[in-house]
Amino acid sequence: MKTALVWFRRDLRLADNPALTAALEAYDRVLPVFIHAPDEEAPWAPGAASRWWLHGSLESLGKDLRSRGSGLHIARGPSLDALLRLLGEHGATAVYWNRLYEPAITQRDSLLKQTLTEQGFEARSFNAALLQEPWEVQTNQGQPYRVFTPYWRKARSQMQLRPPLPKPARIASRDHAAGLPLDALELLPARPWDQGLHTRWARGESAAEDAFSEFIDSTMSTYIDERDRPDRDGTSGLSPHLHFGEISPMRMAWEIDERVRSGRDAALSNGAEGFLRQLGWREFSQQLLFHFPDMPEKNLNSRFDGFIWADADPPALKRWQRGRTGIPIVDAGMRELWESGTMHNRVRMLVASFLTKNLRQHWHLGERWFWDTLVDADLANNAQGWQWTAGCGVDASPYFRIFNPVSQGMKFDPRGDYVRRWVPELADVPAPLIHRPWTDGDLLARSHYPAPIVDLDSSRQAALAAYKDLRD
DNA sequence: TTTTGAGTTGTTCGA
DNA sequence: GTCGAACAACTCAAA
Repeated sequence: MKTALVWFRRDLRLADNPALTAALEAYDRVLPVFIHAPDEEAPWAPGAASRWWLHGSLESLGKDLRSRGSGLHIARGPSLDALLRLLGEHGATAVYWNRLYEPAITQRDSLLKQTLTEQGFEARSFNAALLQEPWEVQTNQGQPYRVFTPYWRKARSQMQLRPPLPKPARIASRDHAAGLPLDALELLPARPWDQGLHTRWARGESAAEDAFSEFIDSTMSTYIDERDRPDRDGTSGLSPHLHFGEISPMRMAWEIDERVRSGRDAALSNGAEGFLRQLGWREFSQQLLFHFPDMPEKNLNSRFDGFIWADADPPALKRWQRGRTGIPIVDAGMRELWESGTMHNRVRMLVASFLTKNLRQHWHLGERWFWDTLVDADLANNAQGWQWTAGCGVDASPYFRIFNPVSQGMKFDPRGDYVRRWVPELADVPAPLIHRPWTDGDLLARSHYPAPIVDLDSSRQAALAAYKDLRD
């Protein structure tokens, strides 16, 4: 009897899982394993919201595996030690896994692969997380792309879709009972702050599949018009599912393509293209991080190394974090984040612009906060997004692009429904004033909502001046 | 090698 | 209210 370990990481699913399928084809029995080793991802060990999600996702995967005659063996790192121990204990001769692309992880994995191979084990890795891997999309000069549009043109033109691998019906397995109980990983918060997360999210593969069906069936045809509207359910809500690999992007692209072909509907097809483009951004960011591993820490555009940020302002930072800046749409977003572990994409840009440009606090501060509070926290997306907003990315927002949260609010949340939902103090404020309640002093006093932490006009001017200095 | 066209998401001002 | 221009200059990527 030949046995292989299948090492689950951020591919917490049974469908379209290349490592799992390959191991089942090549071996008589498999042992599904998860190894908890946050230290190995330092300094970007998963944040609190991300750990919360991981707990639910692992629970769900364990259940799905058990229903197929197997189970998930949970262990603690170091990863190599745990793998070697399990190989020995179960007389296994191989480890199969799906690749990740963050610098700390690729470094660990290649070392680990080398060691396993030297010791006579078979070590094989697969692509399960991306439509195309970071080295597969190159300029004609063989360089990585730094600008999204040409990247996407190239990626789109050479993209090969394939049908998703089916979920294995039965998984012939080694006994897995000796593993740790999931609770031993202590992924859940000590203080129960996670009620809002439970309300908003269902975790695990079948929840991901439900969310995807819902998107394809009812959201995709209006995606182009609605995805920018925080007051509507116009986005897919799939980012945390994608981050943890509860559903594969290849399967999504394949099924979307099938639906578009059968539909022959322009709105549907536009929505599909728009959504694929967002998947493209995800891959673009992964690719940037792979080729520029300093991206979470260092300005991609080194000229920004000389930029003068405002002095650190902990009270202002705190008010930003807790949604007490006095700018309604910024506070709505920050409270949505705190309570539900997510924030609408457009509002992410607004709060980031506000922190880095109006408050001129370093983008690292926002990056860290998002890292700890987002259930979809993803090293590549997060770093890329913050650098883009701050203007220090290579393909970045021009310095003079400073979002005005009032006009953005009126444009994308015209009735103020989004603000009212997350900032109950403003529930009774009529639409014309809801994005600038400070312009009516009596109303502001009655509402017990704070006055703005900065003047939007003058802070904008100051930011423009600071960026102009950098240029000169 | 040189040239050329283009670059996620905006705001303000003045006609 | 609507529209175009200015806000800058630079770098990327392909021809």
